[in-house]
Amino acid sequence: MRDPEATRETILKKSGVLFNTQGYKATSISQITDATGFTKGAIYRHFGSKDDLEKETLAFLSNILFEKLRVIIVQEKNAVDKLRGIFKFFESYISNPPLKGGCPLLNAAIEVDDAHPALRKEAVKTLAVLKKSLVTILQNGIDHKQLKPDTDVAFFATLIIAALEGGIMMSKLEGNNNDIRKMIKHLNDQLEMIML
Amino acid sequence: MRDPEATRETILKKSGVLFNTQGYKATSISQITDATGFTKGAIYRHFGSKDDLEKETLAFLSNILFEKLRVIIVQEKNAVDKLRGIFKFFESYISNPPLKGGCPLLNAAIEVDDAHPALRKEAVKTLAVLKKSLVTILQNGIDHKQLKPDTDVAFFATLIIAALEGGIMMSKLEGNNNDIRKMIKHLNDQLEMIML
DNA sequence: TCAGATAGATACCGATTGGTATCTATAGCA
DNA sequence: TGCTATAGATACCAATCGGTATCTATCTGA
Repeated sequence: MRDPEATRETILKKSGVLFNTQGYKATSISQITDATGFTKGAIYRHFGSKDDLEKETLAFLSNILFEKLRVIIVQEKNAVDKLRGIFKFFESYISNPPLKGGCPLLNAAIEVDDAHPALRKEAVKTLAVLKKSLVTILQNGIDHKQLKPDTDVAFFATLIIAALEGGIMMSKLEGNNNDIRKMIKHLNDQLEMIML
Repeated sequence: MRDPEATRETILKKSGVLFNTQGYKATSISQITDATGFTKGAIYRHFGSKDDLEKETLAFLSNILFEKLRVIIVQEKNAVDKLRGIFKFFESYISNPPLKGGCPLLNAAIEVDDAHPALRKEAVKTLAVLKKSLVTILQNGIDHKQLKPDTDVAFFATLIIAALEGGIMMSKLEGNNNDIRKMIKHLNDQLEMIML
């Protein structure tokens, strides 16, 4: 009944919840052993160090979200609907969180400083991937005559991320959906303005 | 040469840097004793517990920023210039941070969960004060015929905070001013649109 | 079937955690 | 000047930290 692959995934899943809710440095290995039912021996067999586990967990969490986003992006036909779908997805962040603890990118970005180079690098990478995905969708929208050709795609991608992350922060702190909803409405309004 | 008031302030100042850069839970009392030169005895004389110190430090940091904002708000004559001044102030957050470690509200908001009720309450309070200040400026702008009377002040206040905090998060992670600048430009553009 | 490899448990390490009891030295007041 | 209150230092506490060495049990391939 031993399944190392499943063990690894269990550790990543449970660590994901703990790191994403309590913070990376504030979560101890013992909490992870309690949550998983595995011992330190098991954890340190699969991961070289706590830093290593933190980094891999962030990648794991990011991947979950990117997968969910990918489903939305693929199922919507045009750039405008893809973007609207992405906006809508983020509304669930408070009422029905896809991940406990909110956005892993936001959480990691705030926690990392110069003392956490590995985690920082992973967070920078995640942000870059997210930005690039949005830029690609926007550029496709321009290429397919759905969006105005003079649209500043880099700016719009930044606006989307900043508005959503800022909205998530506020809504999560206040414990209601009001602020994230306002930001999603704003993004939809801004999208209207660059539509052809 | 004993000055308990100064000791208290030294502890708050040094704790402020450590909490705001490394996080609250990730900062130990020993780091604070090292940074201040005082011993645990001194710290626990002035603060009941680490939780208490965390809460008081967040209030201390927020106060520093509100003081700086107040200067800007007072010296500018009308609502539009007050808002422009506030936007500009936030650009310094990355290149010349008024506080090491970025925005204390953002940092605390991300770190708190149900396990940190005291710190959470203080963060909620800070966000409420910030929101109210912006709403007041916007409403004054309407009353003095500088802003359109149908302006949604609550929405605009939320937009300002979310855009700035989101921009700070991105710029701090990427290590440059590009994203926060984009958000400030967006806010100035949006401000143009509600001006009379 | 059995040997080697590996997954995971156990037991331990020194260092550090938040916190406290106690002691000393200084400050302000009579 | 001397008494008292208090600021701050010292020394300690049990618990926990991240990490590792070792051992056992299970799995896999010959």
